[in-house]
Amino acid sequence: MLPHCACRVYDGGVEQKVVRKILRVPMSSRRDITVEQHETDALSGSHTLTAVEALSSAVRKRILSGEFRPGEFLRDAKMCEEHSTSRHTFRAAAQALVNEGLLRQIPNRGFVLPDFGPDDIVDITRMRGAIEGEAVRMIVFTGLIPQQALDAVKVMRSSKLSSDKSTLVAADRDFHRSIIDASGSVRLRRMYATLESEIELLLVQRQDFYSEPGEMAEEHERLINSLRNRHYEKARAAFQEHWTDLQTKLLQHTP
Amino acid sequence: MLPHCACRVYDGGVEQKVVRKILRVPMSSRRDITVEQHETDALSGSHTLTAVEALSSAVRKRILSGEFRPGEFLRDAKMCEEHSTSRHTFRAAAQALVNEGLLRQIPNRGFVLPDFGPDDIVDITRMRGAIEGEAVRMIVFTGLIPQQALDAVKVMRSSKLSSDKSTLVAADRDFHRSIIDASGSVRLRRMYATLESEIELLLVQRQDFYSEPGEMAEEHERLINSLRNRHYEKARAAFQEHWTDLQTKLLQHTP
DNA sequence: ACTTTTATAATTGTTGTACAATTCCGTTGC
DNA sequence: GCAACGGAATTGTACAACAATTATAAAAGT
Repeated sequence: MLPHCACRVYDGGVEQKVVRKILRVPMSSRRDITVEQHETDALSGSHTLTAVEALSSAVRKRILSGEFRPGEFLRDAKMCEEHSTSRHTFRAAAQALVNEGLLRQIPNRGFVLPDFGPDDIVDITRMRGAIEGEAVRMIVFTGLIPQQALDAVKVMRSSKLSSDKSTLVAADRDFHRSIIDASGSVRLRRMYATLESEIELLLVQRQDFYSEPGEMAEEHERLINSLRNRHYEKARAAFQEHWTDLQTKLLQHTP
Repeated sequence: MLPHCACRVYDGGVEQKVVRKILRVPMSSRRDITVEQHETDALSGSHTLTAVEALSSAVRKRILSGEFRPGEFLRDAKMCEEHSTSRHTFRAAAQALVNEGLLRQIPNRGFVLPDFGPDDIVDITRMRGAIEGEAVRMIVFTGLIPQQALDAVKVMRSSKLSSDKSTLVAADRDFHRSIIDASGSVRLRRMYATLESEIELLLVQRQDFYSEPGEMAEEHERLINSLRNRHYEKARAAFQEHWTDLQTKLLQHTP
């Protein structure tokens, strides 16, 4: 094991007095500021990374890269060594991923990669309908189409068939995430985040198939148009079809 | 600090060989059985309690009893002493409660009771509409009204005004929880669980007001009837009114 | 040969302790 | 009054140890 300080993850830890200077804020009121600040960015996450947060991000990446097979256990001895952290930190990080749906915890057996069955695919799609459907309702109500969604479609449209698949994956993710963000609901966003993770893991486990760029762009343009028309039932139906399409594809790819 | 063994929470830990005998299962296939079993009851929670689970339950109770004020910090030194556990265990338990919405974690400041503002009340209500609305859709579709919901209404109906308030609170909770359960979606249930916690905490923080039993029974009977008619839009509207009523009451009680 | 028992090893869950980093809080100085 | 300083309190992390459970493999029984 490395010496004490080499393991530390803290890097940009700003000292208190410096912060005080930067913010130009009197001593007395500083406490309230930090509280408020942290309460707001509890989800936007702009504070200096905790070791647990850094680790859970790292493990999340490994999981979503498809490094582990469904049903595989994440042995904490191995994990701790690979990320050079303590077991407690790993367990905290893993627990966070459990709440995200990327891991399951089995008492006395450890953390294991979920093995999604057809039921899960249906369940996730249904859940997505409830969550994203609410966001769609809000957008239809306000009439404000998020710029990021339009940008994502542009990316799809300008992508060649030969272009990197990850670009398309990211565009699709950005599109739907912007729909959720537009709802302005922190809880909607939080809940969708877990769904998004699960869906991404599903795609990875199921060989990450994706439609051809042109088709994909067309499909999402249709969704945008359904939002523009500001008719909730129709918009909802359009999105529903989109979700169900994915569900069908996923179910067909079931081993 | 108490001696080692006095702190242990393990109590009903069944020995492996005994289990094997009870289940009458050959050695070779046992592994698969436990895995499946745990995968299914990951949410129903029928395994022997972990120290972390026991602790988080205990702390959840304390929080929902209104013992702590909004904005109050749960100092881990105090908590560990009061529950005679290690700091690691407390932190794991607290993190679980963070994911449930009953606590917030502020880096380097600890775990704090959330202080819900009007925005949160609106957000929670909206979220509830999305989640419970989906369950309502499913019930309308299948036409199966959960027995527990009917039982809960009976309890409300037979309650006197003088009866214990907690009975009514429980009945209301059971009613809505059974609606969710009837959807048969594990994810819907998991997400509703956090909402339920937040709502319960809100009610506690806002003095736990509740309607008069008769009125409450009537209101829920109306909901049941809307489900019986099997018209989604109307049922959804009925439930929406119910949720909005609560929202209004909560907003009025804002300090 | 197949299952059951037994013993042993590997892994998880929990605790205690130590320490670095950060935040809190009272004091001093201006 | 407000800013800067310094010690005390608190959190975050690491390391080590051990109890409890599970996994694995060898021995025994049928």
